[in-house]
Formats: sequence, C-alpha cells, structure tokens
Amino acid sequence: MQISEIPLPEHLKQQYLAKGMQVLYPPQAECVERGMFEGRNLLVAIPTASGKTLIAEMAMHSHIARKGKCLYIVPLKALASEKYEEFSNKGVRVGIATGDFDRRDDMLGNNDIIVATSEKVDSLLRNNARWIAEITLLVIDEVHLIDSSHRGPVVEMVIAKMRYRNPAMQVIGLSATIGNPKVLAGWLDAELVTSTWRPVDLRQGVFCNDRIHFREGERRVKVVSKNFDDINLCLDTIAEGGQCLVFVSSRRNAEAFAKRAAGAIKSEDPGLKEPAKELERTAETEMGKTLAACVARGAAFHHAGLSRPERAVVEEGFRKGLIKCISSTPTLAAGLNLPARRVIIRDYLRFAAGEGMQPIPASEYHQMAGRAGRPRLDPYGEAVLIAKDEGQVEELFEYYIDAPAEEVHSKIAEPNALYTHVLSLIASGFAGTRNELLSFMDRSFYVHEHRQGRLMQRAVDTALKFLVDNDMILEVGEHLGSSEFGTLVSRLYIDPRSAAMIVSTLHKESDYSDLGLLHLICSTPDMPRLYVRNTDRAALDRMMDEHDGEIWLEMPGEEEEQEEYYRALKTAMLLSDWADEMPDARICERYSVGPGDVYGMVESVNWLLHASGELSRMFALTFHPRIREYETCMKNGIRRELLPLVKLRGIGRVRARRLFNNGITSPEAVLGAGIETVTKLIGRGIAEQVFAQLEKRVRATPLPEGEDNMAGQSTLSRFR
DNA sequence: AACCAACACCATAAGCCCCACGGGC
DNA sequence: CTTATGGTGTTGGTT
Repeated sequence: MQISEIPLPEHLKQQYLAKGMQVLYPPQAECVERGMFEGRNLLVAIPTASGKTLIAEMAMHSHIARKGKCLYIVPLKALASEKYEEFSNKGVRVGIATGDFDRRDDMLGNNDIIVATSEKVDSLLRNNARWIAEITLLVIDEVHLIDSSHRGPVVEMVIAKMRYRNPAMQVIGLSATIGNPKVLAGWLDAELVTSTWRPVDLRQGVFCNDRIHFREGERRVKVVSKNFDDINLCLDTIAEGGQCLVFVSSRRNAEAFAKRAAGAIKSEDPGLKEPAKELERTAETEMGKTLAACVARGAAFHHAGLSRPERAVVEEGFRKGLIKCISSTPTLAAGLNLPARRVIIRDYLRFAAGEGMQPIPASEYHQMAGRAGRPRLDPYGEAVLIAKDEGQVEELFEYYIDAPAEEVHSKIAEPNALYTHVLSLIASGFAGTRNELLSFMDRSFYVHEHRQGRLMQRAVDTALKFLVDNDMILEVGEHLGSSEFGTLVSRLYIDPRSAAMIVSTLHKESDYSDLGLLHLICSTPDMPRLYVRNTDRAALDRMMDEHDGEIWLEMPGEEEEQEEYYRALKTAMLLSDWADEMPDARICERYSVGPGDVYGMVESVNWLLHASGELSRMFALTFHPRIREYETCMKNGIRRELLPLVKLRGIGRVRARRLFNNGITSPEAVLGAGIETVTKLIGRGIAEQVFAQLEKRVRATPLPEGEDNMAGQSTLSRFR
C-alpha cells in the first residue's frame, strides 16, 4: 500500500515521503484495511520494531484532522520521552505527562496528542482532569504488560475506566506477539492484526564450542580469548563492523563483563575521548570511574545504578557507534530503543528470592532478541544464546527460540492488587454500591477471560472490608461513599495499606521524630527497600540502640518479618544520611549502591513524605509543620539549618552549605553580606541572580516570616 | 629475583518500573 | 531454595 493513497493530512504524507518512506509495511497496511481510519478498534500483536508506532501516529493524525484528541499510554517514563520527541514537530501539539514532567494539567489539555504513563493517567482520572472527556483515540503501547502482576492491574483499570467515560472512543492496543491475542482482542472489541513479518531479518542461534548454531546452519567464531566465549562473540561482531548488546543477570556481572570487554576491544577511537572525559569528570563513585575507564576503550555497562547523565552518555556513545559493546541488566530490554547488530543473551537464569535461579520467561528472551538489527542500518540482526554444553543447545532452541508466544492473563484478582482500585472507583464516582462495583468489574479483562469473577469478587470484598474498617469508605445502607480520608488517599495515589499504616502510627505517637517517620515510610508497601547483608546487622542493631525511642515501629517477633524490619531500617538510614548532607559518593560506598539508586530512593521517599504531610494535616496537625520541613530537607538533601537558604532559587545543598559555613545563614544575611562577599562564595552569575530575587522580595513583602501561621489557616479552610 | 599464567577455592551477592506538588508575578 | 563470579592464594614456569 502506497503512503500517497492513504487518507492522511497532506503535510504528514510529505514528511513521510521526505524520509524515504513510500510503502507501508504489510502489518501497517493490514491495519488500514481492517478499518483503522474508520474508527475500528485494533489489537496489533506483531514483533518489536515492525512499525507499531507509525500505525498509531497515522491514526492519531487522522483523528486530529477531524478535531479529535489522542492519548498515548506507555509503560515507562523513558519511553514517554522517546515518543514525545518522535511525535513532535509534525504540525500537531504534543504534550507529555509523567511523574517528573508537567504538573499543570490544565495546559496539558490544549494538546492534540498527550503521551503519558499508565499510572499518570490513572492519577489524572482520580483527579478528574477535564480533558479526559475529549479523548477520541486511546493508544496503549505494550498492552501485553497487562500480564504483569505489579503493574498490569493499573493498565487494565485505566483501559476500563477510559472506555466507560468515553464509550465512542477508538482504542488501539499495540502489543508484542502473544499466545492468546484473540482473547485480548475480544475484550477490546477489536480487529486483530497479527504477523511474524520483520523489516530486518532476525537470526536466532545458540553458541557452543566456538560455533553459533542456527537452524539454517553454523557460523564459526574466532577464538581470541581462551576463557571467555562471550568476549569472542562480542569481538566477532565488532570485526564485522557491528555493535553488540550483552544481557546478563546482575549489575555486578554487567560491570565485570564491561571491564573484560574493554580490555579486549581496546578501541582507540578519538571520538571516545569526549564521553570518557565527561564521565571521568562527573564520576563521584567507584562505579562511575570504572564506567569512564571502560568507555575510554569502547565498552560500557548499563543498569539502574547509573545516574541519569551517565546513562545518557552511554546511550549516545552507542548510538554514534563509538561504544562497541554494552553489557546490561534488563534495563535496556524493555526501555528505550537502542538496537544493535548482535544481541547476546548470556545469562538466562536469574535469581528469585525463595526460588533460587530461575530461567527467564520466553517473552523476556524475545524482548531482548528483538533489540537485534537496526532498521535500514544493519543487513540483519542476530540474537545468540550461550549454552554450557552441547546437550543444552537443543534445549535452548526449544525453550526460547522455538517457544510459542506466551499468553497474557489478567492479574487483577491477585491479592493486594485491588485495594487502591476499589477505593478509586468509589472515590471518583465510577461506582456507588457493591453491585455497581461488581458490574464495573464486569468490564475487566479478568471477567472477559473467565466469564465469571468469583476469585475477583472475593478480592473486591476483601479490599472493601479493609477500606471500610479503616474509614476510607463509608457504608450507609447499600450506598458506598468515600470519606474525606479516602478521597485524599485516592488522590495522593498511595496504597491504602500504606495510608492506614501511616495514619495509625501518627495517631499513636506523641513525640515527633524524623527517623521514626522515615522508618515508618520505609516500612510501607509503596517504598522499595534495600537488601540487608549479614554484615549489616551489627551496624543496624547499634543504630537502633543509639536512636532508642526515636523509632516508632516495634521490632516484630517473627523471624521473617524481622528481615523486612531490618530492610526498612537500612533504607531509612541511607535516606537519613542523605538528608544529613552526607556526600553521594560516601552514601554509595557505605550502602554499596549506585547514584541512580540513591536518586530513586530519594524520589520515592519524597512522594511518600509529601503524602504523609497531607495525611498529618488531616490527622496529626501538630506534626504537620515538622513533616513539611523534613520534606524540603529530603528533597534538597540538607539539614534543617539550611532551610531558609534553599528557598532562594539557584541555591541547593552545596551552595547553601558554603554560605552557611561562612556565617551567612538566611536570605537576610545574604543581603547583609553584600554581593561582593557572596560572589566569592558562589560565583558571580548565581550571586547576581540571587540578589535580583532578594531585591524583588524586599519590595514586595515587608514580612518574610508570614509562612508558619499560614499552615494552620489553610487547614481550617480545608475542613470547611 | 621478578613476574606471569593457570588453577583451585571460597565468600559473596543476586533485575526493573511507576506514582504527588506551589507560589509568585 | 541455587549458581556464577571475582578475589585470593598457590603453584610452577618463564624472563
């Protein structure tokens, strides 16, 4: 099918033609034939990199041309940015809504296309964003993630809620190949488009005894390193002018492989100087230095412990072809699009707590294998598994390469999945009685799959009972309504179980303590926790002695629960160190984590601190000011004494500390010290900017102390 | 004497992602 | 309820 004959706005066609695209890929053409432009719902279940995004883009432009509005849901923030870039500059207004972008939702509604994560959409639905009602096309990218027990229920509920609100809306689901696409399509009332077609040929094989076994034949790999097959495979690709991506099971393995690869590649490309220097310059940790040393010689590793800038440098270096090899944990399998000539799946076993080493599911293998081959750049892509012995070759072929695609199933009836969704359905007015609740749930994929929902009914009732017992939902006869507490919890987007824990503890305690609060938050189901090693125990016990009385939660009697208690404590310690101005590098060393982990922890705890602050406003007003203060401390990584200084824009933890240590402890003192002194401490540019702020403030508000008593007032108005 | 390669042994540690929000001009 | 890795130490051989 020619692009020129498709009913699309002329300007878009021109852009496509200018990029050399003239003909649609077969699955794309099928979507058109199946009525995509006539508003038919679609489920497109085809391999990675076979043109799914373009399908969605064409449908969206067709809607916009008819004054429609489109919502494009993705599972990852990184993916949201990628799609945002891709859709921008094509003559339509594009907005992005993820946790770390754009909070002004009213502005968001002015766009033609809104790219958002599923959780963000769920949150917007709970907060009644006006523009939701205007959506005429809903695209769900990676819709097979409905099968994930952690995040699948969110996707499922968001789809159900959106279709309930906008019955006339067109729905397009984009999915990897799955085993039961008909069932999913049935749920979506969608035309099903499946295909095995790929724009770049993908060869899949198993490496053993210096040969890659393909179904079509064999390929000998030159032996360079005597001990390391993975290195030989890697060098083999590079010798042919390709790049490779190596998937391993742990961060440690990723780093170890990159070190070896760097030693074997020893690239002397002058282009590597700049990224390596950049990494070297910003490296504060051992890990960062290792990364810089690897990159200097053309190899890199990639995992969630890297900081954002480190990731960006690695990704860019690889895209430019300078870095020849990246060893990675699964971060790169699902995340952004970083294809390579050859993908090596070295570790297909992964540790699972309580179950030992488990083979990764075939779907994950396919996800990784799908990264092989860059469209238009590589003649073909290769995915290679590494076998331990000859006997395993056939096994790996069967288990992974020839495996049928896995089925997806609703995870909505699993324990704990429904607390938050039952609350939100009632709080946002989707249901007002138990019957309405159940009949709403009839729209779920779960009920479509199972034709009845006994298990799910039980889950709903368990959740409902919990919510009623904890006063988040009020029962008046038949009628169910959310209390002010329940509404707040739903809007804050935290797990009702977290909220209940926080509120009951705040109620009990008479004295406020930062550490008590921190440990409490770290014990909630919403907070990720660090692992505790045997060697950590002693330090944690000592810490508990030192801070006797400050920690609110009691040590549980059960052995297994103690483990979690210690994990929460260790996590709280890390965060407490951060807020106590311990430098990043020392934190990383002390807790053996990467800067990316610290960032992630701080981000999570900030969200929960914020939520705790809001909850305390309702239930423990005396704690409220202290919690709010601590929230700011945590956000900036500062002690309380720096609070007045970080109110100034351009002043963060480092500059505030420098000013403070030189006797300048408040904005007034900054003004008093004079611009010359301040310039010496924090540089001219920043000093000027700060003084401009201060002068403006002096003229505007004669009373800079007015904030503290405001807290009480805003509380009163809230309880009107 | 200094250095290196090869090997045995053992302690160690083991993926990732998403969510909220203000106040001053 | 497992397994691979890298550090450590040892040996034996080479320069």
